[in-house]
Formats: sequence, C-alpha cells, structure tokens
Amino acid sequence: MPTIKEVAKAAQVSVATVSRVLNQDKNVSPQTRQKVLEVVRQVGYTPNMLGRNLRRKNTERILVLIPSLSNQFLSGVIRGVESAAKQKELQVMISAAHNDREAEQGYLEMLYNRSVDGIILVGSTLDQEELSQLAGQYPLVMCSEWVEGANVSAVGIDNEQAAFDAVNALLASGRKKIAMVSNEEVYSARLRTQGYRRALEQAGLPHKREYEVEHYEYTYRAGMRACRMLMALPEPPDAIFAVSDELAAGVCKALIEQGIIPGREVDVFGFDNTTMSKVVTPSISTVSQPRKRIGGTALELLWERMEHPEEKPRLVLLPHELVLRDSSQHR
Amino acid sequence: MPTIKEVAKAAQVSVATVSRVLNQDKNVSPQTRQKVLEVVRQVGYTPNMLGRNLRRKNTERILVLIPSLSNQFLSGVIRGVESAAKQKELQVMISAAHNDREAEQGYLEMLYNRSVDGIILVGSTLDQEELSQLAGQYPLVMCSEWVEGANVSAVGIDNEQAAFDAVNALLASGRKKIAMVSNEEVYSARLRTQGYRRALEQAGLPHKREYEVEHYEYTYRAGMRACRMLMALPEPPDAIFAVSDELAAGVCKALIEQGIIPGREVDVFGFDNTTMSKVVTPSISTVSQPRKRIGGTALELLWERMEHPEEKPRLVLLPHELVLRDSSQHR
DNA sequence: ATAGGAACTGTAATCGATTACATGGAGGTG
DNA sequence: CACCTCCATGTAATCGATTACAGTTCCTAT
Repeated sequence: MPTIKEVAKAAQVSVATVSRVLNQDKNVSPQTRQKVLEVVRQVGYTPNMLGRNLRRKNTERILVLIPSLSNQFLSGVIRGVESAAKQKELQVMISAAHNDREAEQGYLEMLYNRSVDGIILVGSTLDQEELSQLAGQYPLVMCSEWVEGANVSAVGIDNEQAAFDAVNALLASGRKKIAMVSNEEVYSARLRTQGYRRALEQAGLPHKREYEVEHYEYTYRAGMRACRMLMALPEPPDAIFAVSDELAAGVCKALIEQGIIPGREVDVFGFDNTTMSKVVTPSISTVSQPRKRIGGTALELLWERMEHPEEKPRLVLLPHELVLRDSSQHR
Repeated sequence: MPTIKEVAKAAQVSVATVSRVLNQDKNVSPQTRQKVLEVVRQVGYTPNMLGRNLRRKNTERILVLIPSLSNQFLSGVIRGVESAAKQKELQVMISAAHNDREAEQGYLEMLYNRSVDGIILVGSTLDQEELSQLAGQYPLVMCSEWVEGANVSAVGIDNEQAAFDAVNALLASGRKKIAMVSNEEVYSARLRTQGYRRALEQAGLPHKREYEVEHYEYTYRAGMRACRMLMALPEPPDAIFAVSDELAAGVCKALIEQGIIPGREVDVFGFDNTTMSKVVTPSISTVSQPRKRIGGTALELLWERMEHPEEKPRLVLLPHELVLRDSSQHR
C-alpha cells in the first residue's frame, strides 16, 4: 500500500500537491493534476484514513448502537439512517449492545476516543444523568427508544397515544375485557401501558391488575407464557394488546393451541408492523411506525448536534398508524 | 478532551512515560505510575484512537458486512462473531451492503484505507477474481454465503447435502411430487438446488422443470407467489422445499389461503430455523445451521488471515440438522 | 574501587495525511 | 521599468499517539 509520499515522488511533485489534487483544491494546474491522477491510478493509491482522520480530527463515520440485531423494525429504521447519511457523505456502522452495560459503554467510548463522529443510540442501560452528560459533550441522539428525563435529542412516535388508539380500536369492536402484555423496564412500553390505562379509564372500564402481564423479553415464547396465564384467569380477557409483534405472535400461537381463533373469541393487537404480523395466520393487527422517517430524522438530529452543539436538544414525535388485520374484529 | 501531552505536563513527566503507564510497560516505577494514573483519572483522559491507530497501523476493529439487517439467521451468526471477537479484544462493527455493488465496494475500501483490520463478508456482488485478489492482500473471509471458485477462506454448511437430506425427509414420508423454491443468483441456493436434484435422482424420480421456481428475494411475498404458481400447475406438487424460512412461511400462507393445511395434503420445508418457522401455525420443518459456531469460526478464520497471511485460505463446513415440525409428515 | 548491568526516564523520530506559510514566476498596470 | 497581484508549488508544522535510542542513577559483583 503506497503512501502519499511515494505518489509524490513518482509524480515528481510535493506531497502537498498530491493532497491538493485529491482534495479538489483549485490551486493546481491541469497538467500536474493530470500527472498526479495518472500516478495515483497506476500505483493504486488510496489515502490512509488513519492519517487523514488524525489530521482532520474526524472520521465522517457514525455509529448506530442498537440493543439487538434480530429486530425487523430496527432494520427499517437503519435503512432510514443510511439513506439520510448518504446525503451527508457519512459512513454508517452498526453495533449491538445486547442490553449489556459494559458493552454499551465500550461503544460509547468511541465518542471520547474519536473513533466515530457521532452515535445514534436506540435505548440505553445508562440513566438520564449519564446520558445528559454525554450528550452535552458529544454528538449523541436517541431514536425509537429513549430514557425519561434525559436531556438528549430524540425521535420516535407518541407511544402513549399509539397505545391509546390501539386499545380504542379494540373497544370500538365491542371488547371490554382487554389485557396487556408489556415490559416496565422499557420506557416506550411504560408509556404504552399508560395509554392503555387511559383508554380504559375514558371508556369507564376498570383496569384490573391481573390483566397487565409483565415480561422482560420481546420474544414469542414470552408471549405464549403471558397468554396462557391470562387465559387461565377466572375471567379471561376477550382481547390482548402486546407491545411487540413477536409477543403478539406468541399470544396468537398460544390461543390457537387452546383451540381459540384470534380475531373471533379473542382479539389480539401487536406493535411495529413487522413481517411476522403479516405472515402468521390469522394476520395480526398492529401499530405501524414510520421507520425510515424515524431513522432519517435521527440522522438529521445528529447532524444538528454535530453542526450546532450549542443548541438545545429536541424531541421529535412522528405520526403512527393503526393497521387492522384479521386478529381483531372491525368493520 | 485532554491529550497525552497535557497529562504529561500535569504529572510532570514526559509523554513517553504516560504512554508507558497506559500500555502496561513494566519499566515504570510504582510512584510515577501512581502519579500518572492519578492525573489520568482526574482529568478524565482517554487516549485518542486516531493517534494510536496511525502509529500502530491497526484499529483492533473488524467489520462484518452483510447483505441485509433484517435477517434473523445472520443475527445469530453475528452473536458468534462477537463472542469470539471478545476473546481477541477486537471490536465488531456491522454494515449492510443491500446487494449494492457500489455500497459493498465502499465498505471493502476500508481494508485499503485501514479503517478496519479485517472484514467478514456474507455474500458478495463481486466475482471470484475480484474476491481472490482482495483476500490475497488483506484479511478477508466469507461466511455462510460465499462465491464459487473464489480463493477466500470461508465457513458455512454443506448446502448441497443439507438440501439432499431435507428432500429425503420429504421422500421418507411418502411424498413424490416435490417442488423447490430457489434463487439461482445465490451460490448457496444453487447448491441446495443441486442437492434437491440429487435426492430426486437417487429416488428414481423425474425432476420436472416446472417444479423449480426461481425468486430473487427471500421474502414471504415471493413465497406466496411461488406457491400460487405451483398449485396452479396441472399436476400440483405434494411437497414444497424453500431455501429460506420466510419463503416457506409465504408458501404456507398461500396454501392456507387456498384451504390447504401444510403438513397434510402438502408438506412444506424451510431453511435456517428462524423464529418465524416456529411461530407460524403450523410450525415449519426446516434445516438448522449452527449459527453461533459459524460466526465464531468466521472470526477464527479471519484471525488466521491476520496472523498468517501467507497461509492458504481454507473452507470449513460445519454440520447441519433437520428440524421436523408440523409442516411435514413424519413418524 | 570500578566496570557492568538493570531500572527508570526523557528526547526525538515516526506513522500518513492536511494545511499555514513561504516562494518564485507570470502577467497586468501606471 | 517598477510594482503588485495571482497562481502554482514547495517546505515544514501539525494532529496525538508509540517507541527506538540515549542518558542517568544506582546497585552488585569482582
């Protein structure tokens, strides 16, 4: 791998001139430019980014740090990030923190040690204090999942309202005994539980404690377990709202195992509009988030932080939509 | 963000000494070490990786380049890469190339320009020539999906044999009209088609051209389309083998739409043992690959290339397993 | 007592680029 | 012709670390 020095020698110019050619500096005569480019092509020179980055003090690279890779919804968000990043000529890298605090901190350190120019963080194991402090010093924004009270730019949907809407859809088709499968560890899920409660309250329905089932994983197994618990109650629910499609798919599977067809005796509602909600039979009603727009906005917010670090962080809420399918009655 | 120079001044030592302390060089007296560490903690110093990387000529960072993020199977593979990388103290970054040649080349350039120390490539749009050349110069290995004839280390399963086994399982339960949904653009799928044909041949069955359906996507929609085509044939198949679970799920969905229950009149077999194959009803028989082991081995192969670039690339095939579920008859 | 070596520390070169500043020549103007 | 400007190019400083080499001190063995 040749260096700029070797190129300079071969082209019989100084390294400065080579650098100018490569960085489109106008102060180069057409002939020298030609000659340099010729040599560059001939020896197959590519600038060493380690040198460039050190001098420029940046990398033109950002990191998207997500909790887990096997998340269809997030892959849509990342598509949004990628296409917005392309506009700004930023390279996008992804890493998974797996809800491991140490791993997360290891990746966040890339801000300190300048390995990346900024980070888009999806969820976090850090607290509001730590996040606010970090975001105050470095370009850091949150996306889809954020932390209550943290002074960090963020983008997502209005989770409380979305859950409220979903539950109202169930109420509208006559359901009265609506259960919820949630996860109090995640802020977005807590908000959804609040929306669920508000909808019940507004409809004048009591909200029974035993209708709120907790699970710390968004897996279909957890959904199955939750469903079995709910259906074993003295007064089983006639609708189940889960905070993710995979949970909802598990709920449906457990119902089917018991001979109950989702959408008939019991309605099921999911969240995120993933492929799974479309593929399973019956298909699952769900809340759709504008994934690509969320990702694109996250990048814009990050850019804002990079260009104007002094400005205040802001929260952007984008509109959600209900997608009604066979797992819930409707007309 | 303080630099090593400022730390040195504050600790009243030279930058060399600070560097020695930070890099566990034994030639430092306990007192100075103490003092330096004190200052480091106090000012919150973190070494700037851009400087370190330039000097050391490496980044201790590798890239896993995959075609798409929304792939449950690959996320397991990456878990395997991550845990093996942890042992070697390498940081793992992931990027998606989306089958876009330009995007792929942009990421591969990170080898040339030293942004990463090595790349694990899952599939590629490059040809054997280009890949061989690249892998000859830089640490590059392929994983799960590789390219015929490329002189590159790779790890995966024996796709031909796996398909052979899957089709034999269908034959064993009495199926005779077995169709296949494949993708001739992908080498692993071509191998699977070969295994399918070999199984039919060995069973003395003709392989009908119209039973081999092509699709260039691994989506459930493509699976549905393929299934509708197959079932519209004058002599529809009594079993359908798809090269991915998502395709298989689409096949099942289309069957159900026609009132046919997978596993009764028509068997369905998928590939990869993803969550989806378990969640859908009926659950789908599939081929399971040792994902984490594949990922771990990919990292070991990459490490081999990094440490001993002169040694010949090698191909590692790991064992697969059939997972029989409700979508296929069996006893 | 002195040579030799070990232990500790500092000076300065180095990695590969970018870029501020200096320089020299061409061309224009009064 | 003298002077100024502008363009093209080169020289050298710089980014922030690591590390080869050199120097100093002090201990030990003869």
